Amino acid sequence: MLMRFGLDIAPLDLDLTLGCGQTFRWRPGERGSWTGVIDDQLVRLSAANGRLAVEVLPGRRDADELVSCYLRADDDIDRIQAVLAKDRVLAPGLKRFRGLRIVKMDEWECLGSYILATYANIPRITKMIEAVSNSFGDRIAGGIHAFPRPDHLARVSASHLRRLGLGYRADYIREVCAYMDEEWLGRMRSASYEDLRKELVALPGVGDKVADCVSLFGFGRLESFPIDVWIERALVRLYGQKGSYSRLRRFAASRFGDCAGYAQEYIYHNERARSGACAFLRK
DNA sequence: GCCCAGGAGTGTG
DNA sequence: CACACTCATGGG
Repeated sequence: MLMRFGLDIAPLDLDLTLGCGQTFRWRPGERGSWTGVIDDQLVRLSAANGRLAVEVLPGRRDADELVSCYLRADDDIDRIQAVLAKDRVLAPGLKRFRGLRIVKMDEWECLGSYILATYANIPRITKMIEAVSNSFGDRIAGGIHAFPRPDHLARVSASHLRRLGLGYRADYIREVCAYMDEEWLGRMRSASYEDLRKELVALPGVGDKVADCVSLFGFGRLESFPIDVWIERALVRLYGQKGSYSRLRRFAASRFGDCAGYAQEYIYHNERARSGACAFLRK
């Protein structure tokens, strides 16, 4: 049963939020709409006279909360922007990113997705996630499938996963699948950011960067600051900062505090826009 | 063909 | 701590 409803989530820019690399399952449609998967639901989002128009299939009782939570409707964007406006480097470009929301993905889907994301570009990551979902995820509607559950994926052979184009990531994700369970996930949800991070880094195929992405987009820790090649370049260019991951991480923590996650996204999108890496930012 | 990618693991100095 | 090397492969 298709559900339709409206939400008041402002400010919100769907292109910035869904289009360039936080999450990999959204596709742009007509008139600025986006279609994607949240957990076990197919969702279409579009802006309609000041509100967010939502369509959900197959639809479930708490669909409105599902979408609100995913887009972090409760984040105080004004406060975050005010905090980051004190940074002389970030201040001039801040308003442009007001509608960018950090998403809150399912924890396992985020972890699995970012293990696949290592040393690949966004088009390829999108393709890998599509392939494992279509092959091993529960069917939602039409040809759309949820991200596969870990217990299911753990039973798939490594060679099968390699055939889907995962390369060396196939072994990592299988090992992590076998380790996943609700007890661990529950413990991590209530852990401190530093403890969560340590546990994540201990997983095979998870290093500093993936652990920070999963902390941020999966477990909702806004103090997390993932450093990939784009951020590394930007920190040199904007702040003259370079060095090891842990050194750059400390710099970000002291400079951006509990808004580090949003600062990271602003810097990431700005850096990619400069080089024309993301079509939605070129306008 | 070339270069790069939301890197991680391992070994060495 | 810093490097150096390997891993596997598609996209631009």
